[in-house]
Amino acid sequence: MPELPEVETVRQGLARWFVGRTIATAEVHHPRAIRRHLPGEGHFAAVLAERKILDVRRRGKYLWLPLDSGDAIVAHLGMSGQLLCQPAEAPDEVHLRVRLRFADGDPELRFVDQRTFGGLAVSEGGADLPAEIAHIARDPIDPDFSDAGFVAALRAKHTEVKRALLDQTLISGVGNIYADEALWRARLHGARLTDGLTRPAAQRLLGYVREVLTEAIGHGGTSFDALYVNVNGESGYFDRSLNVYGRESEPCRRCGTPIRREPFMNRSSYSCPRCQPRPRTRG
DNA sequence: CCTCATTCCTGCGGGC
DNA sequence: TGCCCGCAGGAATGAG
Repeated sequence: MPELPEVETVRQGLARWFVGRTIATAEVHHPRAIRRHLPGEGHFAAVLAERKILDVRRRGKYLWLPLDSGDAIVAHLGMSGQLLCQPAEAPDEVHLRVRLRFADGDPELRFVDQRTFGGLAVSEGGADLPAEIAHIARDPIDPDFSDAGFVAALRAKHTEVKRALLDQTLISGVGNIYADEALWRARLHGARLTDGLTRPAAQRLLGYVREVLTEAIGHGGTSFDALYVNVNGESGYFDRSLNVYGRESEPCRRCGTPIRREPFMNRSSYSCPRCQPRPRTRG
């Protein structure tokens, strides 16, 4: 499940293989993959032809590729999206959605996405920061992220702390896996209320979020199967370092208490019943 | 303005 | 053996 560390790993791979190269053609194999590009397939292909990729940038889980036209390709991997660096002779993947061929030949860039939650779009004039993702907050790895601003905004909200961590307009890049891991490190249950956190507690939590994301980047991200891979099709190995996510009934690595799984927003939350007691009031 | 439930999608695996 | 159903989940959307 691509969260910030996985997307950052992909960004680094894309930068290595595609910066400075000129797109020859763009092929759309599935319309849903560019549903956020409102002008449609023909326009998508037309504005990308003969454009040079200048950089690969990231905010949270979004990537964008500034072009020499001043536009940018915006990409989100969703649940199962992959951006792959492939030789032209490699057989098409079953879920190949978009292919970019380059003027200088191999390798080509393929967007492959089984569940089609992800997609690509061209942002007009979006090279600096696409307007489509301007509402996404900076992520905690961004040097311009404001710790004090985050702490204040978090405590100003009236919601559960895990919901807040998943709110990409408050802090970006955190998904279900890293939210659970950061809350475990902070010894906080995700149902704790944001306006009940002290300033130091909020700052500590942010520190753990940043810590777990940074460690995961160092491991090339997390993967449970072959669905998430870097541009070379390789899986990360941070999953070996997870302390709670996916570890229901296994012993907490701090206290040995079996990890519990609870329903949360049509998915699951994992936590230690002893290290992270449920708040007394409210769900 | 704010919070929160719903919806999109497909493959896998458990249960019967 | 094969079918059905639950589950995985990021973010846009609309309801309240």
